Amino acid sequence: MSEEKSLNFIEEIIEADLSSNKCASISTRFPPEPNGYLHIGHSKAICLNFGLAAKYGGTTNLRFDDTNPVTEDTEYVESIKEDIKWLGFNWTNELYASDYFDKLYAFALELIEKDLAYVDDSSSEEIALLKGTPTEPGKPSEFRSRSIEENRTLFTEMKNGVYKDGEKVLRAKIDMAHTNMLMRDPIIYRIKHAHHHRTANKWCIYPMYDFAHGQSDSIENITHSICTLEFIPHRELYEWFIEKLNIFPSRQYEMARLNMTYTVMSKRKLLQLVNEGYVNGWDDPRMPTISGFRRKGYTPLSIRNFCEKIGVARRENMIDLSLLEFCLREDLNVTAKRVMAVLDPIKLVITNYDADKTEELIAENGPDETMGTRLIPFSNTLWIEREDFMEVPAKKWFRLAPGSVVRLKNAYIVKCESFEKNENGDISTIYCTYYPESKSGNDTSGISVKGTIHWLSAAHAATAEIRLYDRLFKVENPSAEEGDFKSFINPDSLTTISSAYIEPSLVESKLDDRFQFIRKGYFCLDKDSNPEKLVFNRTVTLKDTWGKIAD
RNA sequence: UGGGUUAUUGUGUAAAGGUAGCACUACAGAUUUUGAUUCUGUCUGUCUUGGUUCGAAUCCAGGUAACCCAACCA
Repeated sequence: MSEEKSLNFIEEIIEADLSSNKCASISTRFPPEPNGYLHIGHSKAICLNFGLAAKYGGTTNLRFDDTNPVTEDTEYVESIKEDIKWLGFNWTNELYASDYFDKLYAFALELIEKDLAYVDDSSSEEIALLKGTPTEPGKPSEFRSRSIEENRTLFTEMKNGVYKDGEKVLRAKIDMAHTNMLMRDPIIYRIKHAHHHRTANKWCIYPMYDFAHGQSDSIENITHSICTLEFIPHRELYEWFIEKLNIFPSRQYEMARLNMTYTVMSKRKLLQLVNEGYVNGWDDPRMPTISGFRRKGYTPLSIRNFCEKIGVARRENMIDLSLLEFCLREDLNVTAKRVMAVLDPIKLVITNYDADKTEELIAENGPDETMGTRLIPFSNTLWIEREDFMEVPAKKWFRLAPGSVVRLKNAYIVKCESFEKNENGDISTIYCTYYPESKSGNDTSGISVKGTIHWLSAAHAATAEIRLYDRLFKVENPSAEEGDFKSFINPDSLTTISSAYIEPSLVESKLDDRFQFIRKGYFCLDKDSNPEKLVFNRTVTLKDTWGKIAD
């Protein structure tokens, strides 16, 4: 039974265009500005653009929208390329809006010759003033009626560096009374004596977004140019330039951007978090950046599945973080190697197990048998999780308590006989007896237990630093709250355990390995690790039904 | 108070005039050597008021609400 999956509105447009022969094949593009790191919102656009081309047999260009030299940098270009590749996509061409500066300059000249552009000497304040407001029409600048010759001369001089920043701009001549503010003679070129990351000092005039984006799409024969809702008003201008320049008719389609609970998505806010030290860089595992998710241990597949599940539509949305986490666990559950680690240790001594004895016990690496098994050392002195013992057991408690029995995962069933407290009243040691015939794999004891807990042999365990991450913000939508969004940062977004116990096999971990620390969550090695000190990041917790009951 | 866009369960997203479906979340139960996974089940929805129609989430008219637009940013 193959169930017909419904199309999103862009797929419907594409299928209509293809079947009506409006276009023979499709071309999309992903057009980031290299002024910051990519975040999970960008991955929606990436998956959509690349996914559409893959589905319909088209091409996808990676085009850097680098028309503003003062904010852009090659550091960002490199990170963006790395992130897209990591997500699993390959672009057809790597291009830059700056590749088209000569063509765009010629386009501007063409508009001047058609008397559709003019040089304005007004200051930005004067231009803003004459622009009017959404409810009042604008008024023409005194420079609007300059002759074509004069405009040509002045624009050439602008390009040749005769004028200082802000002294002159080139504007399209459209309609100062238009209801769309963007059509009120928009600025299309401005003077910036700035170093550009690719063209260096060749240019001192740079095209604005509106004069670069549509024409770049057109130059590349992009058929479906997908952007977010806030660009709806730009579409009219986008089409105006294409029409007046009589170039390939790319078409713009808008979709809602991704918003997610418990985080912020604007580059401005993310930059603040980095610059003001609320996080440790763009790839801090608490950041919603692709590099942050990668470092935290997310898999490319989980993010692609997430982008598939959230859909594409034109209404504002706020996606539950739990959907992303569901996609993550869904992937990790079948791929992560199962190992044991004790984050908050308490000593357990098995009084009837020979103190000099060590056994190698068999443990499965994962739920799938093809993942194989490994041997783990067992002895009479173990570390177990402090939270797995209760002096006075709660209702429905089926872990360790005085007189109760539990199974040690992959080992024996033990019975708690007694315990000791230290001078602070904290439990320091638990004493148990074990049932030799209850050995994992060939249990003939006939004892049934409700609880199974993880453990580590104290003599054999290695140590590591473990970083536990929680949501970055305390509130679902920090941007919508009154006041500074930074005041809603979760103070417990990072908990560092400087010395936790891990099973010996983990000392050989590699950066790409994914683990489930049994009963504790999914973890991965952090790049801060070195031969002296291993560092693990918690990628995501396991679902915790007991935690809810206990509350 | 100009223009544009949108409104389906707690959250997403389908239904192209004909059974309001799917996923996440939440809750309940079964299985479990991870209180995980897996399996089974349950709950809640068409912004509003009218109209057209045998029949409206869908078409029409009027409200309402949210978001976007007045950078030499993208």
